[in-house]
Amino acid sequence: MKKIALKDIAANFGVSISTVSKAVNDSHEISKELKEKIQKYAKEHHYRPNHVALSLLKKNTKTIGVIVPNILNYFFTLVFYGIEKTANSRGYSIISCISDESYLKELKTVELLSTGTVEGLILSLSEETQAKGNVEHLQNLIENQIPLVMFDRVSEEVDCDKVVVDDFEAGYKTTKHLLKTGCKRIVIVSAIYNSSVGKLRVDGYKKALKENGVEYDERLIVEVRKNDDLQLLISLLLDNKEIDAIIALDEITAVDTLNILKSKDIEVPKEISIVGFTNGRLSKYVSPALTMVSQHGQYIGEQAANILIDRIEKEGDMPYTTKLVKTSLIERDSTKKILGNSSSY
Amino acid sequence: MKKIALKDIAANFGVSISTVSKAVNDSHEISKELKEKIQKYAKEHHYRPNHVALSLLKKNTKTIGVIVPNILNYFFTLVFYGIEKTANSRGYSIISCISDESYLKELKTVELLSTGTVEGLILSLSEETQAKGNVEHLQNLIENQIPLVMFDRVSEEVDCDKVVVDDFEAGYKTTKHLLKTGCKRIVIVSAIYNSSVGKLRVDGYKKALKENGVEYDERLIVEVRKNDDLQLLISLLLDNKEIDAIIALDEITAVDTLNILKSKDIEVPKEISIVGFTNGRLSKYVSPALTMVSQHGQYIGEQAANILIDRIEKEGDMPYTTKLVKTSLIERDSTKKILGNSSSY
DNA sequence: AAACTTTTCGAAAAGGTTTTCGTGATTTTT
DNA sequence: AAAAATCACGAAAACCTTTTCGAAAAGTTT
Repeated sequence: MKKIALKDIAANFGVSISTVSKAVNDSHEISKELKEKIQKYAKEHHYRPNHVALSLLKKNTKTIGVIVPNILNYFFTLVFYGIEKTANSRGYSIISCISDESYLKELKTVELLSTGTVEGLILSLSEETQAKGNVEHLQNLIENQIPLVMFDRVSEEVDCDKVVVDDFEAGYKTTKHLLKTGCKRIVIVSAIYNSSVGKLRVDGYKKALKENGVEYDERLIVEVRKNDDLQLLISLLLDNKEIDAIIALDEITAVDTLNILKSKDIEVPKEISIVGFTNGRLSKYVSPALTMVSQHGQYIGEQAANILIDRIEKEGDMPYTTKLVKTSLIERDSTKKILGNSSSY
Repeated sequence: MKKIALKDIAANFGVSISTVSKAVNDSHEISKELKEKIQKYAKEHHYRPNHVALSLLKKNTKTIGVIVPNILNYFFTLVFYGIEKTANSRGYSIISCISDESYLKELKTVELLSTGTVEGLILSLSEETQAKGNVEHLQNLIENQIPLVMFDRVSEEVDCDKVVVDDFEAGYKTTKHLLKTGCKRIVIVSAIYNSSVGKLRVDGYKKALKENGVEYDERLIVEVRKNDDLQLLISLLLDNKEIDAIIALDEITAVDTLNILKSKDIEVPKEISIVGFTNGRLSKYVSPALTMVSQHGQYIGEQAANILIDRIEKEGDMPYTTKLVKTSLIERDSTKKILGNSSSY
């Protein structure tokens, strides 16, 4: 039983295609008897209108594209989940691509999808794209009137809707919290030295230091590259700088750091506090459980999908918006408690 | 600058659509001068052939559908990653859906995609579908000649290609390993009481016990339901049954179990060994690091994608195959070492 | 100069669907 | 009985593209 089309049903009953189309759509224009015959036949043969033909006709595919740099990163998984959930509830399918942090794959995918396949695109920049700063492919998208929502790793140079974590505030808030618990020499360990995200967090960090009269020391910002030995970097750090807190800009680095400190018999948080970014699956289960900054990935995905679909469906052009999503500090056992009044901030 | 079609270019130059089509495709049928003019104009206006129209014409969408029950589960994320990677390298896009363990969503998605959108489908059954045992929607797929590859959570009643973990062997191998390290009273903690997967692992477990002359005790198989208190279950277990090993059928349960034992000051693995299924991101980072069964999720995804695309592209019908993927036991510190000769098995 | 070949382009079909409009045929109204 | 309205269906366009075939024009060979 091959896939069946209106044509086939029409041939079977010796009627026209239009008649069959109307019959299966239960139009009043077709007589009751004929409709029933055709509908019965259609059901028996599992007739379903061809989606591609419909897309071409209606000029909408009810599909949106999603490009994430790395699905194995829990944050992106969460965002993806959020996107899928709300897109689906609003009647859209999603066609998804993993750029794998590669500029070329991102480019190819954008080009592929911008040919009528999807009605809009949700994207977070690949690492390589961020490093290169080449966003022409996205600007073309805008020129071609294809709605685009960027999230998390966004570019100033692309004029579109954006959903970003308030990383500046997160850096500020986290640092302030550590200062309040009595820490003064706070290290930032970053594996995302290229990203806007990383820079914002450091800026927030600086602001908090300044506000509290702590001098900024460049040497406390350490950048971990792909094949660097974290163990070595941390050892060097511990040697002379008398640090009392470490902020890790991703979860794995946070956990690795914790394990390195433990292996050196450094007590956490008594001697050194640790805060990590991205509240993933690890932090809760290590001991001591890590205090983390949650970025609300699923919520970000939901927002991005809603904004995109709104733009797809609304007539006329609304101004582009940038949605700042605040982070939450999830206190666990790798940081000291704030004494006295528990003022919220 | 709206999206531009061949028609628009044709109108601009006062030539026919066919001519423009040939020109942009660099056909020898068109004179050099005209081709250059048209190509220049096309490039300037970012012309790209409409993918939907092409799909309709060529009767192929170069798209496959992927339905996973739960993307937040690391195993499925890995499979998904594997699928995306190989599908992409073979020129296919993937349209992905998360059934969220719901029968209805799985059904709706299958129906939606089986209307010409995708050329084939890769699917792992939702929990609810497995519990209900209702796989009619998948049988319809086969009837309609739409290639289907099921993985991990498969159904006997659906005649299609399959890629499954050798869960029987995994249960057998794991149990045998524990027995060799001297354990005798081995508990299985399962949160997937409905799945074929869970049953197979228990069967393998039984076989290993039998082979080694250890009596099977039904009370050592504990099923954890959604709102059950694992802490309580484990406490009850510890009370009278003198257990010396626990096999947890998912990673979270393994880590939770570890933490519960630690909170009771039970030494792992000295007093009780732990082995978990699914080698995810947690196991490596807890202490002691957990011995886990790796299912090679990415590999499974790659296999599934290759099998599907092979079937899509090959003419004629090949017989359906079921690919059994063996697991690997990744020994860490939550199990005792085997003394003497390190025989592989 | 006639016959043939090559060049250059257009018409039309095909893919599947919906929808508008038209046309007979039947039924209802005057 | 004539006029009007309703009914039941078909033809054709539209969505966009590629490709086959046909044809006119230009060029080349005898």
